[in-house]
This record gives sequence, C-alpha cells and structure tokens, in this order.
Amino acid sequence: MNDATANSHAKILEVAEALYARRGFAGVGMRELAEAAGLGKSSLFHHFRSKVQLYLAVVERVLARVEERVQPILTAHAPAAERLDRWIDALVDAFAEQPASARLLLRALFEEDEFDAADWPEGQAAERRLANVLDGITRLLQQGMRAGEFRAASAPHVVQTLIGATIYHFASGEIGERLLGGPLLSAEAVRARKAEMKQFLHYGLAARPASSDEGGQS
Amino acid sequence: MNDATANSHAKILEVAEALYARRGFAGVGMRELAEAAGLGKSSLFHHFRSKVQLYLAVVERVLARVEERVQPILTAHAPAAERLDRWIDALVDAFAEQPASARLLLRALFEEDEFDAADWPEGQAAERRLANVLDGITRLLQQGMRAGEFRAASAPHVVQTLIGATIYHFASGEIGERLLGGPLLSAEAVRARKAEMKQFLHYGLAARPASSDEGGQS
DNA sequence: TCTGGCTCCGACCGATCGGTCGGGCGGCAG
DNA sequence: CTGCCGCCCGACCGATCGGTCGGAGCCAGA
Repeated sequence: MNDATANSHAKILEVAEALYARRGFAGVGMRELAEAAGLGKSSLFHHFRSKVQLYLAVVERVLARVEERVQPILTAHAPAAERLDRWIDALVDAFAEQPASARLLLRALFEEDEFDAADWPEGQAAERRLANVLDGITRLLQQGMRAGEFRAASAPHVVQTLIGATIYHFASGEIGERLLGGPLLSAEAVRARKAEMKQFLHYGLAARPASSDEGGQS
Repeated sequence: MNDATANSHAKILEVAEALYARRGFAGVGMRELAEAAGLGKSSLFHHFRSKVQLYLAVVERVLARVEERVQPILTAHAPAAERLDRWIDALVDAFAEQPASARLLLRALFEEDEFDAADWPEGQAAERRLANVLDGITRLLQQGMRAGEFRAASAPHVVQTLIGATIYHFASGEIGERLLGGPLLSAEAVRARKAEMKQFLHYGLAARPASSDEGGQS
C-alpha cells in the first residue's frame, strides 16, 4: 500500500465519518460520498467492498480512537475510583476533540439493526472494539466493588448514565447549546463537564445507600 | 373525518413511529411502511402529503405526548425544586411507557439537517413543541435560581445532562442492558432511574461547590 | 520497449426510491 | 336509483440507489 493509496483510503474514511455523522448510514449515498472525497464512485468500491463495509470501517475507526484513549487507563496502578476518574477524563477528551465522533457513535449504537445479520461477514471488528470498551469498564466497576470503593447496587446504573450523558452532550450540537445557553466545546465547557461527571460519579458510587427514602436511619 | 379514516391515520402514525424509531427517516421507505400498515402505498399519500410531512407528524405526536405529560407541572403551586422533581418523574414515565418514543426522539434531535430547509413549509409544529418543552424547563430553572433554590452557575448544565441521560437510557436498548446487566423497563428499573436522577439533581443544583473529596469522614 | 499491477474512471445494470394518476368501490344525500 | 365524495388501489414515472465491468493512465522491474 503506497502513499497515494493510503491517502485516498484515509480521505475516504475522513469524509465518510463526517457525512455519516450528519445524516446516518441510510442517508448518505456512495455518489455523494465519492464526490465529497474527490473520487469517482467506482473508486470507493476499490477501497471498500461495499457500503456496509465502508460504514463499519468508519465506525471501527471511531471506536479504535476511543479505545486507544481509554483502555490503557484500566491497567494503571491506582485505586479503582481514581482510574474511573481518569477514564472519564479520557472519554470526554476523546469526544471533545472530535465531536463528529460522538454523533456517529450515537447513531451507530442505535443502527445495529439497520443492516443486521445481512452481508457483514466478519465486520465484527467494530463490535469487538465496543465489547472491549464495555467489558473494560465493567471489570473496573467490579474491581471497585470488590475493593469496597463503590456501592455495588448502583454502579452499572451510574456508569451507564455517565456514558450516555457524555455521548449525548457532545453529540447534541445546537440543540444542546440552546438549552445550555453557551458553547459545548470551549476548553472551559470541557473542564466543567469533566468536573460535573466526576461529582456525579463520586456521589452516585461512593455515597451511603441513600436508596430514596428508607435507609437505616437509626 | 369518519372512523375508518381516523383509524387508518392513527394506524399509519403508529406503524411509522415504530419503524422510524428502529431505522431512522432515511432508512424506511414508503412501500415498507404501507405494507406494515396494511395499506397500498398510494393511500399513504392520501393521508400525508409527502414522506417528510408524515415523518414530522410522527415526531410531533411524540413530542405532544411528552409535552402533555410534562408541561402542566410547570405551573403547579410548589417550590421550583419540587416541580423539577415532578418534571423528571413525568419525563421518565413518558419514555418508560413508550420506549420507542425515546429512540425516535433521540434520532430526530440529530436528524434536523437530514432534510433541512427543504420541502417542509410549515412543519414547525414539531419544532414549536420542542421549543415549548425546552423553554418551559429553562423558565423553571430561572425561577429556581431567582428564588435561591438552585445554584445559578450550573443549572442548565445539570438539566441538559439530565435530559440527555434519560433519553439515552431509554433508547439504549440491548446495549444499555448489556452494560447494566438487567432490564431497562421493569417497574423497579424505572423507580431506580427516577431516584438516581433526583439525587443527581439535588446534588448538582443545590449542594455546596463540593470540591470532590473532602467530606466529613473522620 | 514491453509488461504486470496498481489506482482510478465513465458507462451501465437491475432494483428501489418518493410521488402521481386514473379509476374502482362503498356509503350517503337527493 | 342516481350522483357525489372520501378512501383506497395497481400501474406507472423519472431519479437515484448500491454495485459491476472494461479499460485508461501510470509507475516499476525486465
């Protein structure tokens, strides 16, 4: 694979990521995509066997970037609670730097059955990456619960909310800014988001049972 | 409009909501939709002028259901903090009862430019509903801040996270259940979610700056 | 200079897209 | 019974869909 090939390949992925993030898999045609990449439509099929393969490659690339940021933290030498803090930092950073990723990922998570079972012979690469990330954070939670750092009952709940809120936040675009009354991506906003997430984390994971209203009020 | 017409109309909207929620606007064709509704394709165009109009009608119906649940609470006689609690309850209930709504709404929020500016002459009904809901919660926040019930700086942030996390949660389907290790929609899960959201709310809006980790632990 | 292998392209394929058209059918007012 | 009107349909339209094919241009090794 020489430079020209690699360049076209990368250019296609780049352009495709932007377009798929904006209008989704079904909403973007190969013609439009080719034109945006400065190629003929046939050339796309030289680099990727089919539209589905191209889309999966795009999703996989996004997940790979996230994984690369987030996964090394899991094995660090530190208490689970601190690793979880850093994990959140990394996740927020990853999305803040490339907000299109958040949109694409949000769509992709809900498009599973947009072409399910079909073609897609061994496109599991993307799925494997997603499973890696989810399994990683799940294991981290279990470690924290075993070590008594987290409240067992609500840990998955809290992290689920955390991930959802983060992805949603950076994907929300103008709607989010309208409610927020300010920019989503300024350095300050990113810092504020990290702080908010960590507060939520510590509150949700470490606080006393606090299950609504019964509690051991002796 | 006699009964038969009304029935077809409603049936179409119902079927369309389910399909659009699963595969998005561009992913569902009028043929498929007609077949699912038990009609000929031409008949769809008798009830709705175009595909875009049908889609907007579906989105508007979803937003109307949410608005209907959520809006009356704003004018109740109660402290802002309590109204916000009830607002969250209503939002969670609305999505929990019809989880397809959450998916559709999540997609719709990010599909604005899927057909932007185009056809769509006066389809603002959906947009108006959305603006109503967002303005309503924004006003409630302002009331709470003026009354000193909320911390002014972070209120919009917190509510943005709240809405995002709630929609994401109920839209997340199997991916969410995988991370959670259990069902999303059981009565217990819904209760737990409400509790979690309210905790987050009170912590985020009312607590002291709460710089992470000091705490009274002697 | 010839040759094999790449990257790329224009032209073309059958299928499907959103949308239109003319008419069939049934109930209801006259 | 007749005429009209609202609901529905099959057949059809041009445009676009994802994908294929044969070859043009180019560079490397002989």
